[in-house]
Amino acid sequence: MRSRIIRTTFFRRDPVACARELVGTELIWGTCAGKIVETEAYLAENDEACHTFSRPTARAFVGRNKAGAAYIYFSYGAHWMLNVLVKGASNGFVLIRALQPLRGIELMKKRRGVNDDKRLCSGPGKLTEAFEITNRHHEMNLCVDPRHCFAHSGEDVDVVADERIGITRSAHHRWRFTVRGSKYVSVPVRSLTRSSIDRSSSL
DNA sequence: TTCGTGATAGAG
DNA sequence: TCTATCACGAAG
Repeated sequence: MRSRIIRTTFFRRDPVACARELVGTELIWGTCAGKIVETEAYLAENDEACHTFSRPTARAFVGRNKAGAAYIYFSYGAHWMLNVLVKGASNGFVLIRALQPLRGIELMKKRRGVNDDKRLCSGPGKLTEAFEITNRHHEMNLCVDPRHCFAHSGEDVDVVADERIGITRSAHHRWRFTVRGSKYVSVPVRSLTRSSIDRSSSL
């Protein structure tokens, strides 16, 4: 059987395209796995929300690592965030924001102290807790070890683009991608309100 | 809506 | 040393 593991070449493209296409694939981590239902793209250049904008360590990380490396950082004194390094025509990261749990669900419930499947991995800090992802995985190559990798699912998904959330700078880019209608996302996609129509049409 | 939490970076 | 700033989540 042909391996479903997503190889390095996948991450040698535009980070925004990568973020969109990672939606619907699987994240495999030890005995746990989940379908990626939400991602966000961050660009290493001209994107004030990206860590490379204000963190020398992030810029060094990009220079030092290959596409497909894990960029993991600690946020708000409580949560680990999982990103993948993308190095194509432009460099950047894809933040993994939410998963639909597929395997290892009992273990996830135990780690999270939560019973509702929909709340196990519905946020970037939640999924790292459910999968026990920490800084010990920082800089790990996610394209070689079948126990820590992304995998093609063969499933066709309907992807929606929307504005990134939880940031203040460069917030207008529609670089958040979700599975249309998924109940496993962190925050529901904004409905097309009057103000959002006005804003997108005035871009 | 508010608040805890700690790493990081830049200013003084 | 001090301070601001978070790509968050849970409780209220």
